[in-house]
Amino acid sequence: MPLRDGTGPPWIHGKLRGCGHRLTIPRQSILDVLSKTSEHPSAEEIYLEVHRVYPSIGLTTVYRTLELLVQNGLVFKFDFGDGRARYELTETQKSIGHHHHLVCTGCGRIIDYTDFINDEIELLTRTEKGLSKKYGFKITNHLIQFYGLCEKCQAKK
Amino acid sequence: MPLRDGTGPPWIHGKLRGCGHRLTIPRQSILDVLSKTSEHPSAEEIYLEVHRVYPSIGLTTVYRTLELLVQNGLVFKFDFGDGRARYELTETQKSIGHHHHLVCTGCGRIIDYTDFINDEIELLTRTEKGLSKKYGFKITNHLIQFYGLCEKCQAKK
DNA sequence: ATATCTGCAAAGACTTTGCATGAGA
DNA sequence: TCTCATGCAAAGTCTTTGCAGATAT
Repeated sequence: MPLRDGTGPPWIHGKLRGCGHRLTIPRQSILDVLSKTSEHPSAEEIYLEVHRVYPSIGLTTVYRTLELLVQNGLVFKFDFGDGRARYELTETQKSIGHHHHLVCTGCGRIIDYTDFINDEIELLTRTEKGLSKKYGFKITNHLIQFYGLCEKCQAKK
Repeated sequence: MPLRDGTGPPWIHGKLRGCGHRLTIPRQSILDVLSKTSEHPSAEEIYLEVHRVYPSIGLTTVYRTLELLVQNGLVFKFDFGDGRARYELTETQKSIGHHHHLVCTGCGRIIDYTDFINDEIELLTRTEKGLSKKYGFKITNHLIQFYGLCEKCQAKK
């Protein structure tokens, strides 16, 4: 099987290899899909995309790879309330840095926003520090999501 | 079947009735369980608890009731990453008002914290306003969670 | 009285596991 | 070479649905 044309995310390679994991075609391919989308694909959506290029790659491998990537901090796993997990690279070329999600509870549309992020970061940093001290937690991550109805869904009602 | 001894959450009744829903024993019983716990029980945990008092109440009804309560804003539904939904009354006698969650990714322990809430609320209000204006969303809810390792799980490593 | 609610059983949806084969370093 | 990774099929878990009988108002 030929390697893809080098458009994948090279910064990943070392990260995986460094943890003693092999860099296989399925893994590269899955990372490739993730690095090229601005959506928040589910395991099955990733599978379908990967499958178009390498039909031999199975859904199981996608699940296993995503789990691996999450464990190694390369990918975030989200729950937007539609019954399936959704995934996103932790580092994206496009939106370098932090963003949070705005979820429409009507149609499931998800908007990444980076507005107000600076204020949020500032507060989060402070809160993390405080929580660490008070509860003895070593905080590794946080999640902020807003829920509501997008314009279209408001109109429908 | 006798009604429970009046220790349930009477403030709920009107809310449900007002929306045209009947106030049945299973519903009261489920609300009762929710109002008496400070945990974040899953559907099955609620079922087990309810089942001890009314063995005839089934798991299906618990799911259906929880869905109803979530739809009517009486209950929040959370995902803490352990593969099952967890539920919490929106109004609790004990912790009146807002709180967020601190989740241990090692053992799944969840801590409700109310520290720093004032700052958070202030920021959230501002952010909600801004997001509404920019994206046309009618924001109804938000979610903030911190993830990390609790002291015990840090020690294990 | 009657529209709503419930319980059971079965199905559905997403995800994980077992095991033999195949592939990276 | 030899451990790690993969694919398939099957199983596992949580949740939803269909339908006949029961219940609240």
